[in-house]
Amino acid sequence: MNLFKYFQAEVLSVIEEMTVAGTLAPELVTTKIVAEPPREAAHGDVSTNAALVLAKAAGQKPRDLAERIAAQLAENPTVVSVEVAGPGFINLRLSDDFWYERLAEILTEGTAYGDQDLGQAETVNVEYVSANPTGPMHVGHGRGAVIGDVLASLLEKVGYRVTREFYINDAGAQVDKLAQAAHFRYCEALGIRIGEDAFEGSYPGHYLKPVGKALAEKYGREWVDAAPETWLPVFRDFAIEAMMALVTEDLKALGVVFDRFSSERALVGAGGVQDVLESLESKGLVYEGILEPPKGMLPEDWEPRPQTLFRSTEFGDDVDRPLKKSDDSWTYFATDIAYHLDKFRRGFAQMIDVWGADHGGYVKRMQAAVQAITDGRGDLDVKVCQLVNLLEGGAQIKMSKRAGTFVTLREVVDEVGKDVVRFIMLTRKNDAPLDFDTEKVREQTRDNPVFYVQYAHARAKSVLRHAKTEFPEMDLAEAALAKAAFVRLTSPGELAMIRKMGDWPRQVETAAHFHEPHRLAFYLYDLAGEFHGLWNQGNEDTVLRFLRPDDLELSAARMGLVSALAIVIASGLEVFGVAPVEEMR
RNA sequence: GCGCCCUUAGCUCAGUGGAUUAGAGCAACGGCCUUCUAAGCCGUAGGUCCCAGGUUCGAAUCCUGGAGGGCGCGCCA
Repeated sequence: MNLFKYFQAEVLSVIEEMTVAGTLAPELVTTKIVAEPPREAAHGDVSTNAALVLAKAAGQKPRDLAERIAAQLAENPTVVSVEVAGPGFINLRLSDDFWYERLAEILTEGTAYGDQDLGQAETVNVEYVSANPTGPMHVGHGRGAVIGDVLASLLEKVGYRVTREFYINDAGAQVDKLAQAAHFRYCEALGIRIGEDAFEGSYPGHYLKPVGKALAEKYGREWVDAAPETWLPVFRDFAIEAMMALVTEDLKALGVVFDRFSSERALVGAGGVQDVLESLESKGLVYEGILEPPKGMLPEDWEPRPQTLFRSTEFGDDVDRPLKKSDDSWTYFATDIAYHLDKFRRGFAQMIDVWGADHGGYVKRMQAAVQAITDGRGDLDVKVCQLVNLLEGGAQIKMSKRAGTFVTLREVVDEVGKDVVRFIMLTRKNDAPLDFDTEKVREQTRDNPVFYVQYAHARAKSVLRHAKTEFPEMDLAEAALAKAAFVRLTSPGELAMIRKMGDWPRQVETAAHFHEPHRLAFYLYDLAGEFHGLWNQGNEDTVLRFLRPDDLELSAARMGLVSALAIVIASGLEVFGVAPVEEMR
């Protein structure tokens, strides 16, 4: 249960009762009333701002109103004390029994603890990575991949039906350049000398060499002297397929898999863009016009020219946006509108796109387009990911494609492991730059959050293994531990950790609501710290050790606590797609 | 020039649909190993929440203006 949501409901029902009884003005706005953990633990377990929110409209002094609400809340059997503090906060303290029940709840539910039904089986489409299929993934792609994948898992945890989708940008000029580069490598494989200069403005990476070789084996010299327009489609399709195989393999190594791949080329071929243009035209949102050049940075070859424009300014964008290039082909924007309409028609009113930082300026127009094509029924949230700075021992790794010092995602994953990459990618807000130090993530110190959280889980498992030898008669099954004598858990540290674990469902809800999985990384780090602290209290005072050879009942209760800790961490890591470890090596 | 994002302790960062005394780690300083793993733990010190106004009973959080940094700005995706 999300206990804060429960108490919010309790507060609202008290207010409802007071309204019915005529002791509170009717029709007050209660939407801003919250129940949350107070910043200071000394203030209690649950705090509500109800009196502060209502006071003015109710025509009462905040503290007076707080006293009246507090008196009602005190009736709740789980509430042991209520006090009005500060300007009119109501602070509740809950009974130890309530917290012991949370422990039993965790042990009973296992890693499903924290699951909720906010989504009520509504569908959500999460689109991420969506790169040009022109080469290997870099570390920045990895960040978007992890954020998208984990966001999808998080939404599933709170009851949404999620589709993980990859949009293949296989139309346009970039894949033609890819085909050109593949043709060079093909000629090269046939013994024709190609200078590296030939790849200028194209794809010089060596990863196309096997593609050229495969093409040479398949076609022999058939396409060497043929006109480009004859071999281009053949080489393009072949290279795209090879690159997508590369990309999906890189992503699989990172533990990222998709439910669906959508091809831009297929969408255009099926007339999807023409459809969406007609749809926008019928709404009067398309016109031929001339855009002003951007002020302060006139492109060199700027010349005013009439274009087919979408009235995105009607939906909050800054200028109207072109749908066609001068050669009459679609802009990327036009096909992307068609793609989002396709998603909407497939049943996704809620869409989330994960983009790189360089697409930040594109958000408004896409949201405008989604409003237009769905008549306001669709919703698009865009998570823009800032850059990843790859470091080694504090020094920036200089990367250059030309110099061949480019570090790929796959290299990093192979070097430090997918679990480490996944976790690190979640240790910053998506819109803040992220430092990824390949040396630091292998350190086994508190400085390294991956280690620190994993170590807490391993430590818990270690204690449970010791319990098995220390108390052969103890039933360590979670169902059995759920019935342990938790009343024996009385130290402040133990109770603090139970409270922290009790906050997990709320953390999950908040992270899901704001589409911010990084919040869970910080929570897990905090919880791990709480546990490491508790562990060490046993070093200073043997009475506080988890295992007390002379006290089976107390030891069993503490095994329940330790087991619950392992469950909550595992529950979080499960969302992250990171395997919890049994021991550190 | 315009748009979006960012600015919180010496450093790296949490926290912002307003609310009780602004948090964590690192670094600094002082403690803790015959032990369930000291790969760690405890404590001390450290802040004009970029600046200036405004809204409010109350602002790191909302609004306006400004400063500094990042990304982007018709026919790349």
